[in-house]
Amino acid sequence: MKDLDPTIQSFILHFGEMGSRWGINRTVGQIYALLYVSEAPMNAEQISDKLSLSRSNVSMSLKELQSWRLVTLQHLPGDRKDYFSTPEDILDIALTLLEERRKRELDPTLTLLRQSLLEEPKTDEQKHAHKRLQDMCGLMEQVSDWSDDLLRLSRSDLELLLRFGNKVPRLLEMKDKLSIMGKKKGG
Amino acid sequence: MKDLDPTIQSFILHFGEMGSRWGINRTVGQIYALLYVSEAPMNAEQISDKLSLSRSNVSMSLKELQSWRLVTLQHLPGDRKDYFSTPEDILDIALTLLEERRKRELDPTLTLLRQSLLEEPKTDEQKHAHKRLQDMCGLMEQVSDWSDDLLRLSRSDLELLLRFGNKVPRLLEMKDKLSIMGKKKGG
DNA sequence: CAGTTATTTCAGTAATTACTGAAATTACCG
DNA sequence: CGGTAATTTCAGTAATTACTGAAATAACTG
Repeated sequence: MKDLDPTIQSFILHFGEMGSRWGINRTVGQIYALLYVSEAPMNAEQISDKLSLSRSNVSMSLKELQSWRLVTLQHLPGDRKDYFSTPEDILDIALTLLEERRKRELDPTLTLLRQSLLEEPKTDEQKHAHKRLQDMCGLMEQVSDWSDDLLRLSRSDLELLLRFGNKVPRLLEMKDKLSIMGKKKGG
Repeated sequence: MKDLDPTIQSFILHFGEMGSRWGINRTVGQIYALLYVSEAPMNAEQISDKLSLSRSNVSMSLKELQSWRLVTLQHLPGDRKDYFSTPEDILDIALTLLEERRKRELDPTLTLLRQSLLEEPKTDEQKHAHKRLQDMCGLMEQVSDWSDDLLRLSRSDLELLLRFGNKVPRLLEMKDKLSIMGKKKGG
């Protein structure tokens, strides 16, 4: 890891270590962190140089980051190399992460649950399991719908919602008094 | 995997496969799935028998699930073995998951970011990185605060909030008209 | 279209993580 | 206490995942 400011270096190392908890590997995490703090876009050679990784490893990791839509590719005038950077806006990044994680961590299970629930439970064991799967499916659908809504929100609404924080419960209290929304289930 | 209903079996296998995406391993995922659909609590021997896992592997995996607070230990009258089950309420489970994931996936990074931000940026490179870390830290704090609030919500408010789903944006629109909350930043 | 530069693929290897059986420990019981 | 039943630990091994260098492919250039 060459010529890196100590603070930046520890940030990169941290992302590498956290990678496994976030479902990416060390290299992918480090590359992301490097691109995230870098002012200018970087090409694969620069990355493999800075982080002392093989060129091929960098290539594969960048592919992985692209599959997460966490980095963008661009070209610099008069240069044939691919240059990579991360989106500017941290909210964009967070939403992308939300969407991708839902796609990878929630959707496959939701699909399986829906399919399993088509089976008619016969024995007591099956009936109990069926109920449990229903519970899980119901909650996952609500979470999934919620994240859909979040992803559709305008930038300003999103910022508002985030800033609200702990005031959301109070908003809920208002609901009764105002009955702006009907009594139907959301979804 | 003995004597298991095909639907239950595919649910268990699915959880095993998803495990790696969720930050747990196959065995841990399978054990959780088995306990989740089982009506009665199970002891380690029963689990290792059902899933064809070594007794020691089951022991370690149950420890892992306990560290996530996703299973509860209990004793049956006249039986010295430990029996395990999952909480009944799927919302409880989801909140536990939220809390534990925040603890493991967010908190360590937040700590590092806060510490890094104490450093005074000197060079241009440092200044840019500093700003990026600030952005990330700010968003993570908001997300962290949000999840705090969620965890503190009463059961009924939580159910309401979940059911709301896509109506949250509409709630936000109300805000201006009603100006119940002041103009200060939340947090 | 031959030469050059950049990227990707992939087989082999390194590193890490998961799993097992045996031994140690703990907890209970008379 | 000594004996038994249960759980945990841990060293060794298996399985998986990550990484590398070499070769293949693709993309441009004159």
